[in-house]
Amino acid sequence: MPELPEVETVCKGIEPHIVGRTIDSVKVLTPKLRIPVPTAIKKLPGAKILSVKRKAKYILIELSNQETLVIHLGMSGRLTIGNSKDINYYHRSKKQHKHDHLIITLDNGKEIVFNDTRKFGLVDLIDSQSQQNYKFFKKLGVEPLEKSFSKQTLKNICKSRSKNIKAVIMDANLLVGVGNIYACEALFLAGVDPRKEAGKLTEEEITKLRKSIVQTLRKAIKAGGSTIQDYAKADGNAGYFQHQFNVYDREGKPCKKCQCPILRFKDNGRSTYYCETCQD
DNA sequence: AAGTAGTCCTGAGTGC
DNA sequence: TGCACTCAGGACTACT
Repeated sequence: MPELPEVETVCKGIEPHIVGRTIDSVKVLTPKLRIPVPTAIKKLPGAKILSVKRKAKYILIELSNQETLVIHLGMSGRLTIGNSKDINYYHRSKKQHKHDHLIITLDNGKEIVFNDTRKFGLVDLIDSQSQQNYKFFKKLGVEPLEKSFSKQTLKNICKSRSKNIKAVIMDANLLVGVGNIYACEALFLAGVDPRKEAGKLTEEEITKLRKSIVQTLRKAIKAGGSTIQDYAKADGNAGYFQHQFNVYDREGKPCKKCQCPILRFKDNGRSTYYCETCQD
């Protein structure tokens, strides 16, 4: 389940393989994902890849034809680089190929493969110049890894909000990139109760939480992105951060700080894991 | 404006 | 072994 660190890792992972290359062919295997894959995508052969960037959890592949390919991995999406000369890649099992939705072949024979079991992902093509006006970018909140994510910014986000703090930091219209896993982890690290009303956080809690969000995300990026089961690094190898969670998916297991059992409750259909003793 | 519920999808896990 | 059911989850839309 890709969150910001995973998306960042994918971008960094594919960048050296694709920047500077020219698109040879585009194969759309599944025309209907979260939104229909634009038909104009078939006109991309001949375009050169200029850069790979991340915006929130979106992957932006900027092309020489003034267009940008936008990819969101949704819940279960992967973006892998396959090499037509690599026997192991071509001998992937049928099961592994089953949810390939888009294959972009480059002039060096490498393939960018978008695979997404649950089809929550998105592939779109937008005008590079008017990116800011793209419907999915208009309402995006603050980037947690940019300087603009100051203590004051988080304070403003929380100010007079009655929703619980976890729901607030997970709201992409307020703060981007923090999904369920890292929200749980960051709140644990900050010692803040996930159920607490956002508007009632103290100065100290805001300070700690801002720091722990940044720390949690940076640590995960450094580790190459975390994984439960859906995520694989851009080169197709499984990620390796999954066993380092303090609270996520650890219901009933002892808290790593105080040994009390980790608790779980459901909030808006999302599981929230926390330690009652360490987070109050 | 802010908050909440429903929706999309498929594989894994669980209970009988 | 197999069937039926529940769950996971980002982020949208539609509703209160």
